[in-house]
Parts: sequence; structure tokens; C-alpha cells
Amino acid sequence: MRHLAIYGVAAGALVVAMRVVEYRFLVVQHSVEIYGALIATAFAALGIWLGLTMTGRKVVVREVTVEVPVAAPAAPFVPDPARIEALGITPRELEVLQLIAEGLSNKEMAERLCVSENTVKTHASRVFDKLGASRRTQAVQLAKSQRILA
Amino acid sequence: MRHLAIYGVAAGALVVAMRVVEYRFLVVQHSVEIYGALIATAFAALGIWLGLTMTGRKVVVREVTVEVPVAAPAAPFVPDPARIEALGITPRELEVLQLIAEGLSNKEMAERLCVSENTVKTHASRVFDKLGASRRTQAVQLAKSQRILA
DNA sequence: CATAAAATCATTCGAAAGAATGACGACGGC
DNA sequence: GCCGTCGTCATTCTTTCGAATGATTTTATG
Repeated sequence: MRHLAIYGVAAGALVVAMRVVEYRFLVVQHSVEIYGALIATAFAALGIWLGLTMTGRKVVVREVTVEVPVAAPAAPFVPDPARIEALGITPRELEVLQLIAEGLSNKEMAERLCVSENTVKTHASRVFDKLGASRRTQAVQLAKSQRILA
Repeated sequence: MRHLAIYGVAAGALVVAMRVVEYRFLVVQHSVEIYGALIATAFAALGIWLGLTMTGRKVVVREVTVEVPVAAPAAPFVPDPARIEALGITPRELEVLQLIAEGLSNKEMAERLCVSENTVKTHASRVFDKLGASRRTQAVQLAKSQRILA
């Protein structure tokens, strides 16, 4: 694992840094709390980073925003919830479908949605099935013609 | 957030623990490295745990907007010849691009255009290049946003 | 709490798509 | 006649998709 290596290096560097600053802190009679707090903070951050990167996950604030229909001159798109529900398309599937329409690859979607590519493929496959599409371009075309996508 | 509370408590407890063991370590003339290493390890673990568990939670900000369907202006599509020419897209390439947007596969396009699949791929590749796309879905999206396709 | 619906992830495989080249004939302009 | 553009086709290789399943885990709900 690359991460372990990085972790090791970081740890080593920190030990060195510790040595360097050790005397200063001790001499200046600084309380060890500050010293420890710094290390604690640094390592906590490192730990968080590690936990996140090792699992490939990210802290996400998912924001589901429904299109706000401003006085748009030429785009009165109203997604048809009835159709969506009629086809049994789940929110996540719809999300994937939208990203497909935006031209993202499975890998890109996986990164943006913070899930594995396999999961994306599953959602994609299901929504294809529900739309009766066998290709993503076809799925987009069908979805748009049915007011499922803008 | 519960995690932050837990984190705070843990941090507090550690500071206390630090105070408790501070003298022992200092008195025994133990090198601060060991001391720091312990804290570092503990906090790294905590950080990892934090990173992992926090990602399990998803903050969903749901913004519900009431749709105000305006009378459809029926936007008439006018392909922009200028842009097409600016990109150097040939008629044949445009044709392929349109069929791609309709969701056809390379094979289907080949049949409809009465050319080989290789030829279709060539046209597709070229138009992708000119559009700066690396996927057909992306090409469609780009083309539509540039008024090249309906 | 039990259950159903969603969401997640994995594995395997074959098909499709895309990149990179090279080539060749038709056509039109200079 | 020569050159540039367009359309055509082929080959090779890598990547991406999509299908088919099965399993596990959340999440919502009765």
C-alpha cells in the first residue's frame, strides 16, 4: 500500500521534527500540553486523511437541488416525477443518469459520487433496463424525450 | 454532530491524561519522542476512525422548490454553421455526430450510412477530437451546448 | 423489531468504443 | 499537374461499457 509508505515517511519526518524542536520547547519551559496538542492535531488530521484516502471515500455534503424555474425565456424544463416513478427509477439512478447525460465516464461518476465504479455500473444498468436502453447515449435520448432529463 | 462531541471528549480526556503522565515522563527523563509517538499514534487512530465513520453520514441538504411551469416558448433550434465551420467539422462528421446523439451504436450507424464500422469510428474520432470530447456522451453534451446539435 | 426498498460492492465476460496509424481514391482549386 | 480536403477502410491495441449475478448494508417504515 502506498498509503502506508507515505504514513511511514510522514511519521519519520515528524519524529525528526520532534527532535529538532524538542529542546526549544523544553528549554523555554513550555508546557508539554502545547507540544502534544500540536502533534495530536497533526496526527489526527493525518489520520483523517488516511482514513479517507485509504477507503477512497470523501466527506460529502450532498445537495439535492431542484431546478429553480426563473423567468427563463427558453428552458421551461419540468422533470416529470410521474414518469420517473412509473418507471421505478430511484433517486440514485436518476443521479447517475444525469451524470451520464453530462458526458461523464463511469470512473468519473464513481469519483464524483464517492462510490465504486461497480456501484455506478449497477445503477447505470438498472436505469438502462428501466428505460429500455442498451447504450448510454440511447438512455439519454430516451430520458430526454420523456421529460426525465433536461 | 455526535462525532464532534465524541472527538471533543476524547481530546479533553487526552489532555488530562497528558497532565497525569507528564511529570512521570519528564522526571524519568524519558525522551519526548516516546511521549509524542504515543499521542501521535492514538490520535492517528482516532483520526482514522473519525475519517471512516464520518463518511458514513451524509448530510443531505434538500432544497425543495416549487416548479412554476411557464408557457412553453418552444425554442426553435437553429444550428450554428459558424461554430461548425470554426471547429472544422465536415458534413459527414456532423452526420455521425447526430446519429450518436440519437443513441445509435457504431454498428447501427455503419448500416444506416452504408459504410464500414471502421469509417464510422474514424468520423467519430475526428469529431470527438474537434469537439474536445473523449466520449460520445460528452461529445453530444458539448455539441448541444454549442448549438451544433438540437 | 421485522421487512422491504435502496444503495453498495464484487466478479466475470464478452462486446463496444476509442486511440493511433497508415493508406488510397475522388474532387476541386491554383 | 500538384496539393489539400474529404471520405473511405484497415489493423492493432487499450480502455470502457454493459450484462448477469450474488451478496452485504443502509434506510425507511409499518
